[in-house]
Amino acid sequence: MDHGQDLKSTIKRIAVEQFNRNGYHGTTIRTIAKEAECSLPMVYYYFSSKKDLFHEIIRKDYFHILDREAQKLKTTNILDFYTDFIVNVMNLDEHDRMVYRLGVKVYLSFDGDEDLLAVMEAWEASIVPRHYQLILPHLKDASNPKARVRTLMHLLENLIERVVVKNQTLVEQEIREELSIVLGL
Amino acid sequence: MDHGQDLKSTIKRIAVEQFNRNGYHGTTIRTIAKEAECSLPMVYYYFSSKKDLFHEIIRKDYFHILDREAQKLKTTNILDFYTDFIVNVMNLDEHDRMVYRLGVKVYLSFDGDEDLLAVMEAWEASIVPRHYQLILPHLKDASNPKARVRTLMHLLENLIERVVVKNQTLVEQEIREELSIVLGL
DNA sequence: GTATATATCTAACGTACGTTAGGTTACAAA
DNA sequence: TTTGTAACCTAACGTACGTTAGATATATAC
Repeated sequence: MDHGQDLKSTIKRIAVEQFNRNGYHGTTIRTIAKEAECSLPMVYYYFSSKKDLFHEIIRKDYFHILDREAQKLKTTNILDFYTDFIVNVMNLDEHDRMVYRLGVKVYLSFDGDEDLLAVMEAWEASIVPRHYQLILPHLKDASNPKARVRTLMHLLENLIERVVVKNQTLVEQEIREELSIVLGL
Repeated sequence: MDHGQDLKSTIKRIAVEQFNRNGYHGTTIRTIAKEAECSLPMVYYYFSSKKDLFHEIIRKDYFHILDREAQKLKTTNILDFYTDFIVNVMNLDEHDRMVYRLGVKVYLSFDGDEDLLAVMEAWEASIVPRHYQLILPHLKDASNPKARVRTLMHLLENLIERVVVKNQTLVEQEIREELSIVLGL
């Protein structure tokens, strides 16, 4: 009971860093243990396998971030809503951005397995109709509203990727301009 | 001299498939050799190392596809120009799409090393001003033309990713709609 | 017919991997 | 004071990795 859960979260924190830097196959239990300053079997004391460690990061931490960020937002103005979303993601601390990046990597099937991908695609399938419901009412007088929603989702995906994957810093005003163009506001 | 360069390109073809499916670290010389139906050292006969094999795929084949696709396009109409670009990428054969996907993976720093990434960023830095030169003259009467170019590049990046990374089939008319919204045409 | 070069192989090197067996502390409960 | 258990360790297992040494076959050149 020296450290207890302390060490578990240290291990996970280091694992996130290494999975990010070197990918799943490029990361080894040994280097995780070394950087976490514990012995190798301690990783197995807290996680049943390497795969389990990776899965816990995605299934728990990644989706926790998604849920948390979704609940932060107020639906007053549609343009503010999506601008805030991107800005909030940009303001995540470094660790959460790394978890997010790992999630995107799995989403693009660049890492992880079919199980994790299936979870993500189910999540996406549940969220897409919500975007339509949310946006369409605001687009009554714009042309081709469905294509605008589609374009918006594509743009958002790219902006998220720039922020969490390529670590770019975007300017709020520029984000707002781009969303505004797509929404036709 | 049984097969000669034949085997070299077979090895590279198989390598592209496996690097795509399992990533750089998840791919082994042994499984490449097995699937190429040759012995393990034959891979080293044609490529000096695993890293060299990966580098040749990106530096030669990926950039060859980029150049080829760029030269295919006619600059008559700006909307056709970018629509054709996406449609052409969608119509690449499976192997070329896999090479493209590998390139995107490197571009997102999900695989490869700093050397390869530097080459890509140099390429991107050279291409971005060309987009501005190409598009801006067509946007004289649209509002906020610079933001439109930026948005267009973000949208294009996402569409490319959907096609080559997520293997989605997009409908030409829908692509055109999205580009048209962003360009304000 | 011998020499040369290309294309292929079997076998092994040293290293590192994921994982586990089995032991040692330290502290709390009985 | 013994017992139990949570938190940690060293050491090793079997496997697989990237890479290389060294031999063989085949075909062309002289």
